[in-house]
Amino acid sequence: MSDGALIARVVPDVTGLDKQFDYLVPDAMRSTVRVGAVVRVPLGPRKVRAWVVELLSTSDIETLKPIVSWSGIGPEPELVDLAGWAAHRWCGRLRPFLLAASAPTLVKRSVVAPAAQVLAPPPSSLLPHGGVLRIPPCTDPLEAIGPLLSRGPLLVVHPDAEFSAVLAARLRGMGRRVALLPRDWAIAAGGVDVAIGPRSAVWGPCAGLAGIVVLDEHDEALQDERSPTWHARDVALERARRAGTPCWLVSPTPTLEALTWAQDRVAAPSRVTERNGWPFVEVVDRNADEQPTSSPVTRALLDVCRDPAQRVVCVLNTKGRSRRLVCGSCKQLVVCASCKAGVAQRSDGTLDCARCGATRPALCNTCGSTRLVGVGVGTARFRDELQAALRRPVVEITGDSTATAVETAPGNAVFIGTEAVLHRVTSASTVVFVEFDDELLAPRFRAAEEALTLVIRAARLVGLRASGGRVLLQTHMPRHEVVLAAQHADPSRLIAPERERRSQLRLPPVSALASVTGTNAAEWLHPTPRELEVSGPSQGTWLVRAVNWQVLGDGLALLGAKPRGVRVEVDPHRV
DNA sequence: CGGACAAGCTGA
DNA sequence: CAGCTTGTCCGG
Repeated sequence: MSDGALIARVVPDVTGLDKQFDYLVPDAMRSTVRVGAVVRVPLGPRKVRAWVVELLSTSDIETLKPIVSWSGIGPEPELVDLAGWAAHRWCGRLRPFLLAASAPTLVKRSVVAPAAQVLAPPPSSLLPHGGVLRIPPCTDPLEAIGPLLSRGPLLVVHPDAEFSAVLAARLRGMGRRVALLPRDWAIAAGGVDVAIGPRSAVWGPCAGLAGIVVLDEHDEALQDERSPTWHARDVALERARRAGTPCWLVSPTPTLEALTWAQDRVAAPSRVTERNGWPFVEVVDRNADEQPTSSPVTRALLDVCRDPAQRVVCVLNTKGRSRRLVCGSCKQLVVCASCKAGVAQRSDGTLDCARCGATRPALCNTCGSTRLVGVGVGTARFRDELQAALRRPVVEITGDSTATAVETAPGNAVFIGTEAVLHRVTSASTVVFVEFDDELLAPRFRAAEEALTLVIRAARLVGLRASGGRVLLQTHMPRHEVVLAAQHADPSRLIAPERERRSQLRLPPVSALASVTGTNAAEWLHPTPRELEVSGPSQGTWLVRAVNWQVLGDGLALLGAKPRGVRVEVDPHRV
């Protein structure tokens, strides 16, 4: 090897190939082949795209092939490092992260946007070192982040791509230099006031980064559902930490993860301001029914639907109805004694908790009666029942209904559907959660947060209480903290009980969790490093727990490369 | 991943 | 034993 040879370690852009290769950097490419650069390299019989992840002056192998060509600029070296951190954190490969951090099409050089004439807003003293910003659901997010713009280039992440585009256009209208990611990757790399985009934008370039904002931090769309299941919030926090810039997490109902990170750096509106930023939430206490199994078509529901001035949307989750048991004597809902999730009755009569796995005899929690009644109806029966009681049309919107199904429906129609209906219908004055208990009792450990997220989605559809926005929650558990939080427009009511629940069950953010599935899962997990605690399998899934993410990542790394039949989901959504 | 090559199966 | 499928390994 000649003295002074430059060697590039690269990650090929090839699915399923989790290896790095060394190549010689031809002298003519020394100025362009930098860490992060996109190059073409010979790999076996073919030539493939690859990212340079490291530059070395020596390599063990004497027979290196040279890089074929430089293709374009890629992520900054700091983002290549961040990709390495994320691959470790979510037990995944480097490629998906490098892909997210790269331009959608080849970029030869960054574009410098012309300076804009803007009046800088007064510097904000709001959470100068970052933190959690709680804002009511019907508040304009730009109002919240506007004051932060004076600090310099901001990277803004929103769970929804379409909404990001709307925010980008509005910021442009306010005279800001804006890059909408991933489309304007080259412009963001050149320097703008705001680089904004969906989940993947957290990997986007932002020259002179002065802060990161994550909007709607509670939204599960911020987490990739495919493996590696990275979460934009956590990437934002780590990126900001490494860059030494503040990070703000904005949400009407910040997650426990966000609050745990922020500690005392939480800004919440006054009680009055927060209340005014919510619709009116009415709780329909179904314990007042004569019969525990009586129809979900309640008096209150009919009253709303019979008011011709109301544009009504009914949400009914058809799934999970077997998990709802009501005591035949005292009419109380039967729930898991240890974790308060809904329970299902097995054929042998015992009660199973799908969330924490506890099993117990079929007895009412409250009065000890053995007479338990399963309740719940599907959308079809509900539709028929509601239609029979109403003079106006009842239109069911299903997962595969098209947008025209909503548009062509009669103007006075009552819409019903699963939670997807909240995305399909564009305007409503009242949203009714017909079986809100289905949400509260869902066998997922984030069920409570997710139930409140649904109310927030509904809140944004119906609007402020001052303009007539209304949400109806039909429940057997009117004292449940989610119900109370919604009713009082005070999501903070959820925090203490939720933290207590997570703590008791040792679920995130109290611990770090991963699920492992696949035919070779058991083999891969054995022998288990002492810092990992493995439980299961339950329905073919092993749960791996550690005290924190660092320890979990290190522990999983000790198990070595994942063989074919092993799938790891770090911070799994369903547990 | 995709090609190379080896080992196993089939039909005449 | 050619011709084809299936599996495993390797690439710098």
